[in-house]
Amino acid sequence: MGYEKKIPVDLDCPLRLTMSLIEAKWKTCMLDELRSGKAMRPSEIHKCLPEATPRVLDIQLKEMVEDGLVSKTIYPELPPRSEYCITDLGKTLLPIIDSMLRWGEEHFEIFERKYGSGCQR
Amino acid sequence: MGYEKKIPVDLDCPLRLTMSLIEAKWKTCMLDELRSGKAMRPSEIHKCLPEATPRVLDIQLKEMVEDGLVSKTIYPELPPRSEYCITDLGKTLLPIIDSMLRWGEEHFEIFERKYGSGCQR
DNA sequence: TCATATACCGAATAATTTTTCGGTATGCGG
DNA sequence: CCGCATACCGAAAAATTATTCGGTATATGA
Repeated sequence: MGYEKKIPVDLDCPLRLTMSLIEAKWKTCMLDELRSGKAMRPSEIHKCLPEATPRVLDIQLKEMVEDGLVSKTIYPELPPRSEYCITDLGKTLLPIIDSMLRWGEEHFEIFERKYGSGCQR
Repeated sequence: MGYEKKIPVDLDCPLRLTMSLIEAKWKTCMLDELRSGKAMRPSEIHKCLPEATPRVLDIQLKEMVEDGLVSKTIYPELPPRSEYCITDLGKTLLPIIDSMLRWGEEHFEIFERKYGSGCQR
């Protein structure tokens, strides 16, 4: 009897499914950086998101490649070079990301209410 | 020298800010259940989301109350009764949730690609 | 009297996610 | 030859989230 792959039952919900693809800490930010369609090298992406460690970007990019949201091209050069590019499927997430971006801009006061306004920005 | 409240620097990004409010496992689902504006008791909410433990719904509802996304009314009765209701601020998140819901419905095949299709639904 | 239902909370445990650190490999500039 | 930059990966540690379990309290109905 073959091994039956179990799916986490809670993903049997369109909302949870969508969330599961983008809820990692930096995925939406990376998709936003890649939105223009221009290919980007990992080091470039990291420059745009300096708060993130390169390791976590690496891991989350890999997951997004597996999910088909991003494509990866490896150039057999030395020093190594690779590029990531948002896919057509990934682009279908951009409206969601747009609305989250706009919401965050319009409701920044929540941020201040939660953490005080004498903040180190 | 007073104690300076530190904000997580990465929330200095509208996208991360929005995500931080909704990325907990069941928040979007609960907001979706509450979308009509009808007040709901915790036990009712749990009936709609049976995969979740009551404890985690309780914790995440409390956070959403703190963030102003949901309001809570306690009726001083016995056995205890309380009701949660989406706020105007919470309703401003519904377009985002709508688009995530639609995306999940339209891309269910990802779910099958990831976990196989002989699934126990 | 006793189990049931209600909402909620604390604490321990488990699971998941992120960080940190060290290592692979090699071409280039000093 | 040395150090730097590049991309990446494994493994341990830390941090965050979720689960499990037990307990509060009291009205209701069997």
